[in-house]
Amino acid sequence: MAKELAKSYNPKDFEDRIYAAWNDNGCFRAEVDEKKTPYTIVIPPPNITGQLHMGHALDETLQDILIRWKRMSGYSALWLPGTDHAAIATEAKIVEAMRKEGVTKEDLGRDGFMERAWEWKKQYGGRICEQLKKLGSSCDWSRERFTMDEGCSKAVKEVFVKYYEKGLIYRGERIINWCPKCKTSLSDAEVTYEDQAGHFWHLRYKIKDSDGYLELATTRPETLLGDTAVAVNPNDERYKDLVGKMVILPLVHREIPIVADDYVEMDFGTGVVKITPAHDPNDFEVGLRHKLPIINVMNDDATIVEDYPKYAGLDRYEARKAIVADLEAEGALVKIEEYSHNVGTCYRCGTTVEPKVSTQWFVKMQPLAQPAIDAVKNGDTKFVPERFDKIYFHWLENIRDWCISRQIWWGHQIPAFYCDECGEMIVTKEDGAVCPKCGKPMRQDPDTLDTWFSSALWPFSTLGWPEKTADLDYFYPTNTLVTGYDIIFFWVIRMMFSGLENMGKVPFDTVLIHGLVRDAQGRKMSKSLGNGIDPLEVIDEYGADALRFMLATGNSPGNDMRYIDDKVKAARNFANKLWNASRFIMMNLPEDFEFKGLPEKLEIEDKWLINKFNLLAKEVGENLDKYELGIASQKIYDFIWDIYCDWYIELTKPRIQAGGESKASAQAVLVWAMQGMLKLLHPFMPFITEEIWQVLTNEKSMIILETYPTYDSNIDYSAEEKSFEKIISAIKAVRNTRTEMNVPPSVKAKLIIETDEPELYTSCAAFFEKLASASSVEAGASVEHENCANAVTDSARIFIPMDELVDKEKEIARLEKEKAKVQKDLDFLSGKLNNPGFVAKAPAQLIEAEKAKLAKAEEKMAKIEQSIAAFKA
RNA sequence: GGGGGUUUAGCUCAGCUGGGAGAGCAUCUGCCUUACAAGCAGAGGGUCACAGGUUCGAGCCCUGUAGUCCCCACCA
Repeated sequence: MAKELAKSYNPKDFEDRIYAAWNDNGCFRAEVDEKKTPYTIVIPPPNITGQLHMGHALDETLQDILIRWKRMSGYSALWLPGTDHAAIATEAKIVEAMRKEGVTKEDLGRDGFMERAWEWKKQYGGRICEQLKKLGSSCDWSRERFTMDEGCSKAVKEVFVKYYEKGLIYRGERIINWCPKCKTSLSDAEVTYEDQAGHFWHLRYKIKDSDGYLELATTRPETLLGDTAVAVNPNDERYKDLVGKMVILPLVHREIPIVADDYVEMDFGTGVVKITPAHDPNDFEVGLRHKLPIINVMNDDATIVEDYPKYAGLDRYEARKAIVADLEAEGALVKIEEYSHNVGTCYRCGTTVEPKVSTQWFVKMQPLAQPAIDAVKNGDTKFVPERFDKIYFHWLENIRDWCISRQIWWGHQIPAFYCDECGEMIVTKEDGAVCPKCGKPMRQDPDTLDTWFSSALWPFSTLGWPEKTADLDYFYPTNTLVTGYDIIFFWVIRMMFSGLENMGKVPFDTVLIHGLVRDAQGRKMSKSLGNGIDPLEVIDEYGADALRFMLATGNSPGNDMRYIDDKVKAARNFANKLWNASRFIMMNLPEDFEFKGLPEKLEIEDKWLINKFNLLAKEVGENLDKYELGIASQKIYDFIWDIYCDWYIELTKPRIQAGGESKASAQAVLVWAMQGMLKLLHPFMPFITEEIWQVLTNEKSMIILETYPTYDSNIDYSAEEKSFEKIISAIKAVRNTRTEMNVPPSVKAKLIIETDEPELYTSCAAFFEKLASASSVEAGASVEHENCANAVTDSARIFIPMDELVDKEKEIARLEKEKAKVQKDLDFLSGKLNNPGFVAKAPAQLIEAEKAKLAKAEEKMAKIEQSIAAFKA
C-alpha cells in the first residue's frame, strides 16, 4: 500500500520514522571500498555537557551536508565519530552523578573511579548522540569511539612514550597558569585575558644603609610576601648607582637586592618593579636570569601559606586588604591609583588564574611547529576561508612549550612511573611498572593529560592507530575538518602537528572554518546571559530541515551569524512550499504512474525548465566544490520556488486540465524535475526530501542512496530557453500594465500581439490565458489595435483592448516612463560600446553580450516610440 | 601594542576570479486563481561607511580615515 503525502507539512510526523529507516537500512555505513574514493570528515560530536547547543548544530549541519553530498556522489564517506574532547566539561557531570549515587572518589579509588566515570561518560555521550540524530546526523554511530576507550588510551600512551624517547616531552619546574578553583594547571590557550578595573598601589621600599626609599607600583600587593628582588632598567640614570644595593621589604623586613634587567621599562610607572618569581611569569624569567630565590606564598587554593602567620589561610584578595592596611600603618604605602589591567582567567570557570611554580610535563613545540607551518605553506592543508592561515602561522611561529599535565583526576593518566625507594623515573606503555633499578613496584604519576592531547590524535586514533588497520590505510589522511574559529588553537593546530609527527602526513586537506552563532542582538550565546537557544526546541517547533537550512543559508564561511527566528520560519515556509508542490504533482498522477524518464515529445516550456535545471545542477556542484554551501542552497531555493513552483507548475496547469498525451508528458517532466530538485536539496533538508521521495517513488528506493545530479552535457535547450523567456517577459509586461491600470484578475481581456514571431506567441496562448488573464490571444506581424493599453517588451508590442478603461494621457505617461528607463539603458550601453578603451580591451565575449543587449534595448525603444506616436496621432 | 573581521534596502545578511546592485523579513497595492494565505501578482526603497588611487570599467583590487566586533601580546 503506497504512502500518501499528508495534507499539511508537519515534520514531526515523519522525522523520527525516516531517521530510523536510514539507520536500520545501514544507509550511513562507510566501508573500506577500493572501488570508491574515501571522503572523511573529522569532527567529533560535541562535548558531554549533556546539552546540544547552536554551535554544535552548525558544526553538525555543515559537516552532514558535505557527507551526504559526497556519499551521493559515489564516495565512501565517513564521519569519524566519537565522544570526548572536553573531559573537563564532563567532569562536572561525573561529579553530579557521584553525588547522586553518594560515592566519592576515595570510595572507588582511582581505578574504580575511572571505570565508573567511563560508564557515566558513555551515558552522557550517548545522550548527546541521541540529540544529534534529531538533526539528521548521518554519522555511522556503530563506529563511535570514546577517546577514553582502550584503543585511544593505547594511542595516547604510544605517543607519549614516543615523544618522551625523542626528547619532545620533558618534565620540569616552570611557572604555569594555575586555576585555584579547578585546582589544576592550564595551558596558555586555556587562559582568557580580560580587562579588569583594579588599583595601582604605590609602595616605597627602604634602601638599606640609606635614608632613601625606592618607590614602585604594583597591582598585586599581596605578592610582596614573595618578593626576592627589585628591578630597574640598566640604562636608567636615576637608579644606576643603586644597582647591587639592597632594599628592605616592608612587613617582612627581608633584605632583597636591586637588580638591573632589560625587562623593566623606564618610562612606565616609577621605572622600578618588584620581582616575585613565584607569582608572575615575567618575574620568574627575571629570577632565572639573576638566580633569585623563589618564594611561594600561596597554597593551591590561592590562600596564603603558613610561613606568614599573620595572613596564613587568608584568600589572596582578603590577604591583599590586610596587607594594604598593614603597609599603610607602616608608612610604606604612598598612594593608590585607579587602574585597569589585563587579568588572566580560567576559560572554564572564569576564576582569575594564579601563576604558580610547579613541576609539570611539557611538549617541546619548536620541532613540532615547523612541519605544521610548512604543511599549510605548501598547500597540503588549506583553510577555507584562506585568511585563517595567518592566525595559524602567527600562533605557531610564536608558540611556547605546551603544558600537558593536569591535576584533575579525570582523563588519561600520564604513563610515567616513580620509584619511591630509589627515586628512579621511567616512562612506559606498560601498566604496573617495576623499578628497573631496585625492582620495587612503582607509583604512576597521578596527573592526567590535557584533554586536547588525546583529541589531537583523533584523525588516526579513531581509525585504530597504532595498529595498521585497513580503515587507517584507507581513510587517512582525511579530507575535511569542519570547525569554528574559536578552536583553531586548541584543536586544529594540535591535530596538525600530531598528524604530521605520528603519521608523516597532514591529518586533513581542508579546514572549513565557520563563525559563531550569536543571538538576535548579535551577542554571544552564553549560559550566564541566558540567551542561548536550544536547537532541540527549534527542531520541535519548525523541524530539523528548517533549522539546518537556516544554518546553511545566508552565511559565509568564517563569519559569525545571528540566530533569528524569522530566518528559521522562512526556511520552514520553504519546506512547506516544496511539500505543497509535491502534493500538487502527486494528486494528479494516475494510480499506476511509473516514471520512465523524460518523454520523447517535449514542449517548449519543458525544454526551458530542463535546461534551467541542468544549469542549476552544474552551478550547485561548482559551489559545493568550493565549500560555498550557502550559495548552493540559495540557488536550489530560488529554483524550486521561483522557476518550478511559480512558473513551471502554473504553466503545466492548462495541460493537466486538458488531459491526454500533453498531460502525461507534463507530468513526466514535473516528476523528473521534482526528483532532481529533491536530490539536490537532500543534503540540506534530508527529512522532507526523503519523505517526498518515498511517496513519489512508491517506496521503491531511498533518496539518501540516490546519485547527486550533475550537469548533463547532452542536454542543450538553450535556444528554446531563450525563446520561452520572451513569453515570460510578455506575461510579466501584461501583468504589469494591468496592475498599473487597476484591472482585477477577474476581468479578462483579449491580447493582440504584434511580433515577428507570431507562431511562438499563439502557440503559448494558453499561458497568457492562465497567467495574464487573457480571454484570447491574437498575434501577427502587424495588427489592428484601437483603444488599447500597451505592454511592450523587446520582442513584442502587446495591445490590451480596454475601451473606456484606456486613458490616452495616462497611457502616454506610462509609456514615457518606460521610455525613460529604456533610454537610460541605451545611453549606458551605447556609451560603453562607443568607448574606444572598452572596445579595445574588454573580452570579446562581453562586447558581444553588450551589443546584444543594446540591440534588444533598441528594439524595445522603437516599439515604445511607435506606441507613443500612435497615441499622439 | 600588534593582527584580523566587518560597514551594501527600514531590519538580518548574500554578492563566485573586477563587466549595468540581490534575497528573506518589514512596508504599500491588488488577489481566497481547485498545491500552498506558511500563499499568488505587482510596487516602492541603496552616493555599496568616507577620501584618494589603479583600470576602458570598482561593492569587489591598492592606500589612507572613521565606526564597530573579535583574536593575539609579559608592560609591573
